[in-house]
Amino acid sequence: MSGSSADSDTRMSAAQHEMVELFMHFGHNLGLPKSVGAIYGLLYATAEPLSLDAIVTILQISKGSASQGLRFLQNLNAVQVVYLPGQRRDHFTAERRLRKLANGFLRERVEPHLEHGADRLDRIGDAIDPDDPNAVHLKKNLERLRNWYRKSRQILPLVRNVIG
Amino acid sequence: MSGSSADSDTRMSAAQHEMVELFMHFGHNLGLPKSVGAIYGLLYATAEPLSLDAIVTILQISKGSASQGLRFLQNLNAVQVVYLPGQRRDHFTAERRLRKLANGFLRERVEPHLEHGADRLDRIGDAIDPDDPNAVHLKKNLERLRNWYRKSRQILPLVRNVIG
DNA sequence: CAATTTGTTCAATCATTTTTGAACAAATTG
DNA sequence: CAATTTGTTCAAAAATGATTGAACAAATTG
Repeated sequence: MSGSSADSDTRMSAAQHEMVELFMHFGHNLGLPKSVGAIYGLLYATAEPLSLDAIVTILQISKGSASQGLRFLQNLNAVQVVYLPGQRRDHFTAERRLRKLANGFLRERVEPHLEHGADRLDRIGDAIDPDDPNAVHLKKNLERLRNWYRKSRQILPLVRNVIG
Repeated sequence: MSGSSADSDTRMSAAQHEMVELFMHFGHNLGLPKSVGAIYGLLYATAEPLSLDAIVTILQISKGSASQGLRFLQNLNAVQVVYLPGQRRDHFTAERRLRKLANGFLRERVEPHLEHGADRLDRIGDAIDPDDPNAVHLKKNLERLRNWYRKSRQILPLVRNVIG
């Protein structure tokens, strides 16, 4: 009813397939589930927004996976909902601007860990027993770690600058 | 025979324990197995080089895990072997210079994926069917992806510069 | 060179994470 | 408002990835 050629709604072209695999592998690198990479890859390689149902059919994954994966991608600002007039279903499209994508990723997946790490460093400091013969060594290397955190924080704006 | 206090060979101090956990979590972020983070954390928090056997005893992990984890860390240049005179066993010590660590990580875990990704992009280009109505869209976005790769390559030297 | 120590390998096991799918709730339609 | 469509949730199943430990090889010792 909606597609132009017979099965443009149910099958990927070879190039789309390659894109799906590219993003699956890339996502896997970053510790994301395969389904998330696949969904993003498909949307990236498709001009028109796709419904959840189309994604399920084309990628042959379960509705549950698709639903969770899409939510995840929306939280990252990697996918947007497009409301098509007269269409009941939500449709989804990939955010293709690297700046937006990287920002989402840094905000959701990198910064929280940096925060958390800084807290942990404080906890280590508190846990050093002054009587421990190792105390001097521990203090010195804790300082060194704080330095690492300082540097990783410096890198963030730099990255934003290059990709902006 | 070698330790000074009763069980300095078999137990961690509270601070050491916190360090182990810090690196376990951090490593997990980067997609490394827990055991790898734990080993590095222990070595980081310990002034003297430790033998494989000491690591097994203190962390309570299997010899196999320790052996594999140490090899992995050596490949990353995150751990070095120290040959102690008169000691038969290998002893291991943590590389604590961020520059060396980050270089190892970039070289072993980041750059190969970038290479591989570039190859994939070429494959996608080859897979685009000129008759596909989507071809224009695919070509445009493939170009965009090449741009991403270009930018991520720019980031590497920048990172090296900040941490150097 | 036999006995012992040390470290590696890898198949089997265990733990964690992801995916599935059926039950459900919410929204929409006629 | 009953029927249908759409999307979410979550317990169970499947898949993936890490760890174990026993068998092995290499090196060292007396």
